[in-house]
Amino acid sequence: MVVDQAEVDLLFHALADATRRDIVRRTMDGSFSVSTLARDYPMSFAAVQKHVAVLERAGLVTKERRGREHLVAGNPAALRAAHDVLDRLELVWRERIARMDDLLAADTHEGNRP
Amino acid sequence: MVVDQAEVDLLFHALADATRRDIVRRTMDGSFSVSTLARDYPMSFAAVQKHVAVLERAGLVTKERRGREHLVAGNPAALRAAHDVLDRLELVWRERIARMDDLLAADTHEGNRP
DNA sequence: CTGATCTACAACCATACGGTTGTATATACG
DNA sequence: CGTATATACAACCGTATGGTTGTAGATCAG
Repeated sequence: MVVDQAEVDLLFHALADATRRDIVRRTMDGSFSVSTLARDYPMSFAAVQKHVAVLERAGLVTKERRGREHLVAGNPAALRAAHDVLDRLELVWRERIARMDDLLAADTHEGNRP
Repeated sequence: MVVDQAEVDLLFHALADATRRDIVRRTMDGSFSVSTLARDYPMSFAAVQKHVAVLERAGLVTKERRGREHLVAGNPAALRAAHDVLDRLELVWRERIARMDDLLAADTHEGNRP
């Protein structure tokens, strides 16, 4: 499951803004119209609209039209994808620690054998 | 353990670039001088220097001077912090699913009691 | 139909970003 | 010493970002 670097760029870029993270948090708990979301932020409707567009481009939310309003819903899979990228970065570190542990264990072993 | 939103912004912004993510990955496995890192990317030394500065500002790497070269080392704690932010976003979703499960279970329960 | 609401989109603006080149400083080597 | 290496930093440039306002198209209520 190799992820395209450009998509990861979009993912993390989308998460690098407090307003957008808040929108993600809220939409993970259900669907909200863009104007409902916009009401809670100290900026224009158009600005929130742009934030939603950034989140949509990153795959973090999806929009579904219902009547005249567009419901924004969070996409847990995208969050999981970001998670996985971080896991792979951490993995390198974990493996390094494991190797160090192995070396220490080997040393101890040799130390026990005179 | 409340994290400052501005710091989280820096964290995710730093991770929103493939070159920077690669530097993080490499430095999680040990220390590298800036020029050693720079050799592997198709850009100037100064550009890589800037990337390292962004990572440092986000706390993802630390620099330690050794002689004339500055060794860049990854900081697993920052990676963990990013992880935790994602966990909290996911948590909302998990709780929602749990609530839905509870409702379903309650329905089933009532259905079993005539 | 009229009016109010929700959304989309364009134009604009200030600032930040990612890259470049050039210059300066500290350290190692011979 | 002089020279090469490693880094830092400033200035510059094109483009993207995050915000604004304004205009226009759908849709619902009366």
